[in-house]
Parts: sequence; C-alpha cells; structure tokens
Amino acid sequence: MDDRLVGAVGVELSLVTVDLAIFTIRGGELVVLLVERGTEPFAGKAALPGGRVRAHETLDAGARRELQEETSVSPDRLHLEQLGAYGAPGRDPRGRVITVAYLALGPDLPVPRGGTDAVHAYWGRVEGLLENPGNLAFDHDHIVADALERVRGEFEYTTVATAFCPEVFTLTELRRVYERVWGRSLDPSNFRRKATKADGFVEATGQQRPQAAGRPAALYRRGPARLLSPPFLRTADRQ
Amino acid sequence: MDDRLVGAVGVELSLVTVDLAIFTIRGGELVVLLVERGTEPFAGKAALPGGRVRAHETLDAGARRELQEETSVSPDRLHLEQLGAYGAPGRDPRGRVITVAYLALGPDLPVPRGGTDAVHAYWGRVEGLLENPGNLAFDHDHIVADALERVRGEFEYTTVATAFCPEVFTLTELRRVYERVWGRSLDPSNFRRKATKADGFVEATGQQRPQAAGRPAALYRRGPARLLSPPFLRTADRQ
DNA sequence: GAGGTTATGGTCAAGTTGACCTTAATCAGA
DNA sequence: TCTGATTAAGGTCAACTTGACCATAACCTC
Repeated sequence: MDDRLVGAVGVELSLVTVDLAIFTIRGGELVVLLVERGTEPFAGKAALPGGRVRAHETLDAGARRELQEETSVSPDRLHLEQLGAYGAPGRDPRGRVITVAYLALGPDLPVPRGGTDAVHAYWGRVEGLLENPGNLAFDHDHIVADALERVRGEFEYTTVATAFCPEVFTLTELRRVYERVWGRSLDPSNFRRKATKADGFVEATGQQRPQAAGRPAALYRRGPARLLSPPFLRTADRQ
Repeated sequence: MDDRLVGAVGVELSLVTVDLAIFTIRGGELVVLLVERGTEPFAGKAALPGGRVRAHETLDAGARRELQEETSVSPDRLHLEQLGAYGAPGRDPRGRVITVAYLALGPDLPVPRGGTDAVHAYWGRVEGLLENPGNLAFDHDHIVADALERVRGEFEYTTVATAFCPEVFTLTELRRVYERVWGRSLDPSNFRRKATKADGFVEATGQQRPQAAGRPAALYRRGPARLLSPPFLRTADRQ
C-alpha cells in the first residue's frame, strides 16, 4: 500500500483530517454520532464524522467547523477537546493519513440532519460498538474506546459532566449522567452532598421543576469551576 | 467526507513531525532536553528535539526513534506518551506543519550526545523557560507548558512519578520527585504512609542504602499499578 | 559516648465517605 | 379529603483518610 501522496511531492507529506467523537445521552444511553460512508474506502460502513483540515485553520477550528456541519447545533454549547493524533500507517488504505481526534460532549442533541453532503448520520450506542468491534471504518473503534476512557476519567476530576446537561438541570439528571457514563448506580443522597459541596460545580437557580410524580426538584446551572475539588472518585466497589 | 485526495497535488497536504518534551530531574531541578537549531527557521534558537515521521512508522514509533537518537538511552527505560497534536497555521513559517508532541520522562539522564546531526543538545530548566517565554522556536513554549501541566496532573492519579526514579529508589527520593514537579514541599511522614499504602505503587526490595549521614533508607522498586488508588491529591493549601 | 542527621513510625483531631434512614412535597385515585 | 405512591432532599453514624506534629530508630563523625 504505497502512498501516491508521498510520491507526488517527494517528501513525506500526509493528509491531515479531524475526526469527531460526539457523545450525548439519548434515551438513557450514551450514544455517539456516526455517519454512513458513501465512498471508498469503507463505503457503506459506519464511521465517525470528520474531514480535512483546511490550509488556514487551526486544528481546533477545523474540529469546530466539522462539528457545526454535522450537528447543526451551535458549537459553543458543546464541550470540545482534543483527544489525540492517530497515525498508524495502514489505518487508511489510500495512504498516509493522520487524523486528529476530537471529543465533543453535549446535551441531548437533535437527530442529525443529513449533513451538507447528504451522508446518512445517526446515533449509535457506545456500549454496543465497544462490545462488537469491527463495525466502524478505519481505526474508529479504537478512537471511540479511547474517547470513552477519557470521558470516564475526566468525570472524576473535572466538571465536564455538566456538558451533557441542558442549561438548567436537576441533581438527579446530573447523577444519571454519571451513572450512564460510569455504568454504575450512585447513591442519590451522597451524590447530592458531594455535588453541592464541590467548589463551583453547580449553582442553585432558586427555581424548581415539577415532576410527573413526586416532589419537585430544585434546578441548578453549571458553576464556574472546571476542575472538581474534591474529586468524585469512582471507587471500585459493589455493583 | 470526500476522498479525492489521491489525485494529490492540489489538496492540502501537511508535513507531519514529532516533537519530544523529554523531562528529567537533574540537580534538584526539573529540566527538559533542548537542541540548538542549526538551520532556518529559527536557526540558533533552542527547540525541542524532533523530526519528521517516516512513511511507514507509527507516530509512537517515530517518537521512540527520535527519543533513541536524542538520548542514547534505551527508550524502554523511559515513559513515553502522546501529549497531543499542534497545528496552528503559521506555527512554522515554511508552511503547514503539524506536529504531534510526545512527553517522555526518565531518571537522571546522561548529558546528551551531540546527536546524529551534530546539533548541540543540552538540558534547560523548565521553570526558567516558562517564566520567560519566547526563548523557544515555533510553539515549543506552549508545548512545554502543556507537558508540565500534564505531568503535574498525572502525578495525582497515576504512578508515573516512578519514571523519574532509577530501578531502585528510596521513598525520600520519590518524595523529592513529587516536590520538584509540584513545586511544593510534602510532609515526609504522610507521604510515606500514602506511598506504601497505595495499591501497587511501590514494592519494598528488602534492601537498604546507607546514607552519607543518618539512618539508612529502605529501597523500593516500582509496583505493577499504573493508576494511583487512592490518588495523591495536591490540595491547594499552605506553601 | 555526644550530637547531628536522616529515616521511619505513632498520635490525634478534623474532615470525608458510604450505607442507610427519615422527612418533604407533589400527584393520582379512592 | 384522605391514602398511598413517588421522587427529592436532608440527617445520622461508623469507618476511614488526611494533615500536622511528635517520637523513636539507625546511622555518621568527632
């Protein structure tokens, strides 16, 4: 699989792309945005959305542009961070392609539009993808697995969990985000105690939201802190 | 997205390099390996060691090769991890260059050889570099700052601190590593308690090392754990 | 043997955690 | 209007962890 790219110019140049692992929670499940590839390689297979980095944009800007194109949601409502670079030779049969993977987190996002180039886009269950690897094009299985590990770890030490929540939310909603991502149930009372005590994690709005049944829940918004102190450790305990 | 890239000359190809932030502790200071650039751009300026990724090697392999070339130390004695991709347009005046930065940690490394291409290599104080930015070529100031932040954070939740220690070490040596990296003094007694209790962090060898003065210190080697549990939190307390 | 020096171990109050219990506030239906 | 179901939210308590500090051990040199 020699690279015609390389021959073209003489030195080892690479195509650089960004790929996005866009996570949200829908119907109580952690899901990731996938697109069905319309062209070779891997035509018909599912893949993470992404595209080429343009000549005059930063990597972050490229990721943000792709994010906008794929989700039609204002990207400043989403949390976006770089996950890392993936560049195994052979990850793309066309030749040397380096991709910079980004991780995006957002509140329950709309069903994606077709996208500008009318590729079919949909939400895929993260758990299902990781149980049966091989369903994604390129090394996107690997990227999704790394992204999930990253999110799980960051939930312990950062406040990014609020990125999965809308502007205002209840502590039960925030707890469920943790439970979904960590795949473990948490004690509601203890969670509440820690979330409200942690410095700048959540702020009470003073508002309430009536429930379908039961006592109305107090509403919160995210606080200014980006790091959780004290952290929320997921001790390796009972189920 | 579209895959017409193979036709090739009109598309946006990039030069991809790896840059290494190789940290060690020498003379009680956290230092990073620098090279004096021999060629434009930034000729004569200090920079992180690095080079082009070859056509058929992974990014990790490229980083490992550069590491070997620069330090003459067997790279499997060193901790190596990817820091991230840096690709702001204009970071390299020659055109679009994407670099994948790696972080390497090792025990007190030898004074570097000239290197294959006879560039001058030396250790620079990390603290000094960050106090006066602008002394490094490209965006290497930024990479060094990110690398330090990464190490400081990882010291809380992982066992990488042992990467700065030789095969066997004393708990005082390990504590000094923490103190150097965090820039804060730690209580020797409490540090010992936590280090020996943390699961799989250090293992007693049963050996002792006589000191220049005072009671001999017990020797330890690194344990099998990669994650620190419980973590070592640096609470934002007294000096 | 005295005193200096470094390693190592112990103590204790204050804080944190997980498990569990109790109370509050709402709704639906009898 | 009362009852029970349901969800939120607050309280209790024993076990554990933490930081600050004190005490002892094991070496050295003089």
